[in-house]
Amino acid sequence: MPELPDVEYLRRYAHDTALGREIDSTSLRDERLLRETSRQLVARRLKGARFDETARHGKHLFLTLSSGGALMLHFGMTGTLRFRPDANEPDFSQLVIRFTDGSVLAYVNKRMLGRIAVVEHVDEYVREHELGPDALGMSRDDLAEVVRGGRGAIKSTLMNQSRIAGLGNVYTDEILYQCGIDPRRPCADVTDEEITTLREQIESVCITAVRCQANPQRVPDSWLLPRREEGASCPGCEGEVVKVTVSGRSTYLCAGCQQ
DNA sequence: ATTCTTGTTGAATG
DNA sequence: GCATTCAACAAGAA
Repeated sequence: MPELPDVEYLRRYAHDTALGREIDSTSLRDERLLRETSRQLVARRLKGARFDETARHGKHLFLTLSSGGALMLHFGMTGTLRFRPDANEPDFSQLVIRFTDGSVLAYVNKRMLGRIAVVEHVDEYVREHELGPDALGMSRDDLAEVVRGGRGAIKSTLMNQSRIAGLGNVYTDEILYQCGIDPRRPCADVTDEEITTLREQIESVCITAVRCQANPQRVPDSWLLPRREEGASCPGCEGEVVKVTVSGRSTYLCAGCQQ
């Protein structure tokens, strides 16, 4: 689930809970989550440091270290963070960060799809991993460049992290639903007016979702998000939600509302 | 038991 | 050479 709104929520969560505490020790359950960092480096770089800032780019979260560099967390499909004032470690904790005051921040992930790394510079990481501009805060011209540069379906282009970072399967469907655009339409068919609407809805959907704590149950009634199943009633008309496949991903839409 | 899945990657394809 | 699509990945849920 962790797309831009989820990760932004986790960023604020980490900001409000974990900043300023001295790190006593860490334990990493499974090295498969590491790519460019060794187990030893994680332990060595975190011990004795404090997290002093948080940053997010797309679906990547960065907790910057007072000693330099940052801890990068990517949540895959099932990852999340849990802060515990006591030392209780949640199930499926893949990385446990113990602070000297007895509290704990845990990176929890049931599956092994996810990434943990220690990075030297956030912008360097973003460049090396070819992440496009963050979906929040793009100008209309930036977005027009993305859409005009896309060859396939509009949904595929919006989900391409190297063009625009942060949108995943669920929120891309929501944004296109709010725009009245069929996700299967080729980028070339998207009009200038629709690009303007698209930019507004990317902002609006993401900001609203963060405000709802990225919780599907708190989202506005006018959203498709809680009705991602075949035959569900469309919140905007009398029609039914249908499921199709767009570049291999399950896609939900209302054919009546989306042209 | 089998199929499905919210993300990314590298190979295959156009 | 480039952009796009697909299978693979992991493992729980339906």
